[in-house]
Amino acid sequence: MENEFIHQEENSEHNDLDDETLFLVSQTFKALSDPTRIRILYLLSHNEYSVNEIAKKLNLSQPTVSHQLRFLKNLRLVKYRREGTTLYYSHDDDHVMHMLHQTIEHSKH
Amino acid sequence: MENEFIHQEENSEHNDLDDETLFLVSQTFKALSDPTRIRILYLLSHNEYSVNEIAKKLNLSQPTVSHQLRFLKNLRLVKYRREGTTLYYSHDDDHVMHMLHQTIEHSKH
DNA sequence: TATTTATATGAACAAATGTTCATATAAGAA
DNA sequence: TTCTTATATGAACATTTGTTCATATAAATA
Repeated sequence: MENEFIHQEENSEHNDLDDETLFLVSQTFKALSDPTRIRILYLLSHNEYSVNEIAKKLNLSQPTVSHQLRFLKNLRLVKYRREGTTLYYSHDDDHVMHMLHQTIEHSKH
Repeated sequence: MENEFIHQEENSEHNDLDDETLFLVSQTFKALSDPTRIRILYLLSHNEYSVNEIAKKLNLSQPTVSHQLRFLKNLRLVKYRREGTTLYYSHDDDHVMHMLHQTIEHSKH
């Protein structure tokens, strides 16, 4: 009979991920898994826009855009600059934006 | 007063995505947004494994693995070959696997 | 055919998610 | 200060999601 007390780690190779990496990776892809967030990021890939501009361009309500921008901001995928009362958002993660564009191109074929 | 009947498309540049592309892109990233699916894909990036092998290696129930494999199979991210009653699953989308590895490396720093 | 092994399936449930609505905050203008 | 404009916030709600449990299917073998 085999030793039933062998821990998984002792027995296995490098084929599982640690919790922290797993969380970060899943969060990153989760940001890109929602159509609204994809549209916002794609819009911001071309230019910076205020919250209201984003809402109008994409036919979304202001609170929806604001909520999603907060989500993206928490993951540092977007940033903003203030001009009076207006906040201009822009993208802030080249790696993620590159993956987004890659996948869009990939999906069109 | 401005013409209120101008359609959005006529007025806008190439800054929004069509529904089909949007759906495909979001589905692709959704596949990579769940820790369980990430672990399965990462495991399969090293080798092919049967359903039960995956369940044991990752400490998951057999139905959980089966459900998630069906999800990944529908998106053509994995494939399988049969050997008797055993199904050996392997990855089937180099672009997605490359993004996964990229993001894992990116997250470790 | 009956049994065993491997996998798939579907209902049920809890948890997470995304939008809406109402309202709060913040900054500039009157 | 009051009003207006731009944005953020939070509760409520419906929908989606992932797991579990029980069971079905499928192939091999006795």
